Amino acid sequence: MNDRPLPTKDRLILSAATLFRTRGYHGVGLADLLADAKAPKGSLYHHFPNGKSDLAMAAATSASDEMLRLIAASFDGAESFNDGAKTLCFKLAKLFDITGWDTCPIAATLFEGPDNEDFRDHASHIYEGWIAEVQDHAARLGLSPEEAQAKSEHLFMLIQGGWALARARRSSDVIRKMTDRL
Amino acid sequence: MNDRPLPTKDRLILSAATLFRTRGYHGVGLADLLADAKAPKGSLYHHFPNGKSDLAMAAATSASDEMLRLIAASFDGAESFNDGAKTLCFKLAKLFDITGWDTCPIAATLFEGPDNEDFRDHASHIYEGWIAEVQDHAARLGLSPEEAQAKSEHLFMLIQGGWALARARRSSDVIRKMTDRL
DNA sequence: GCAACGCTGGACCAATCGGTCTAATGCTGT
DNA sequence: ACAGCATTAGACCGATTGGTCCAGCGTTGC
Repeated sequence: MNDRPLPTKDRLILSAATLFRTRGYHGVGLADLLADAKAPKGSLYHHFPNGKSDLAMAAATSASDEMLRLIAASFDGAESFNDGAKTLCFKLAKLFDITGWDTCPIAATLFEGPDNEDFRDHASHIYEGWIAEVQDHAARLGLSPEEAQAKSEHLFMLIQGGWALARARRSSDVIRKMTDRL
Repeated sequence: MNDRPLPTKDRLILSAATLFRTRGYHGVGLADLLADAKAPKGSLYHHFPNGKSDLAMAAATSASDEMLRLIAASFDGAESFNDGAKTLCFKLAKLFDITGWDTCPIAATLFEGPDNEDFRDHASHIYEGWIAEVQDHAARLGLSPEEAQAKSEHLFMLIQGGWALARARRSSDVIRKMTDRL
């Protein structure tokens, strides 16, 4: 599935991010993972000594970074909070159409994983990172600290829930229509 | 875990609903399931000829029914849409505290399951059922059809997303605070 | 040229997976 | 009491799971 030139470690992370996102942590076996990344088992345990769980952590981080880039790209040229929020929603709707009806990568990878403390902490940390990123932009665009926090959390919840509904409907319309209610 | 007097079939559904909700479809093995329900394997395949997947469907339906009852109970005595929505949020926050940081039972059971068409359809059907139930109450409370639909979808997304954030934070506060923004 | 080392390839493992099958055990109506 | 059917109990199965281990490959520095 992925380009051969990429280093093995990156191929593993990329495959893991994709597969976990679509089928959840427990839904993906090492066999699927290694076939998709075109890597042998030895490489996995060389780069990720703790195997599947280490890889899941890395995949979640990678997915989170992509999300942070998307947030930055949406708010950087924005003239108001609502402006940036709308752009973000449209970008996410497009992403939804491309990747196709997957879950939130963090939830699929970390929440469905072993009910490990590390997993939950990492997921929490990533979510707070997204909210903090939006919050910073909100503050920069003139909102009071309280307003900034409330609005970023609100946006997070709407997107998270909208994504779930969009998945059930196999249509990104709700994510786009969401912008009317901001 | 469950009361012995309950018939085996019901015990199976109850255990399945609980376990799938907390650890996801693939995260639960038949062994865990049968141990929790105190039922032998033969009973499972007698009541649910297709095994795990049949049971997951039934568990999702059961969880959905509970949700529908919760919605009805919240809106029945409500004097306005926002009134009912607030009550629902408070009830859900309490439920969240009791059950403790689980995912949406439908998502955990059906979305993480085999990427079967039946599973996705059932999940979609259940979600639309929740929205339709809220929508009916909204219409009854005087909202126009368009407003009723928009507001019920909006509420669904907020709750779904709020639940996810609450889970990451291990705190139902966001669900309660959500009511300020309706 | 050669030693050292990062990395790969895959054979192998015990444990667990979901599922099948059959014998025994209720419980029912007659 | 007996027949007939619904349910239970669990031994058993092949496939797959995540994980270990080591021999060999290829590149690098000397």
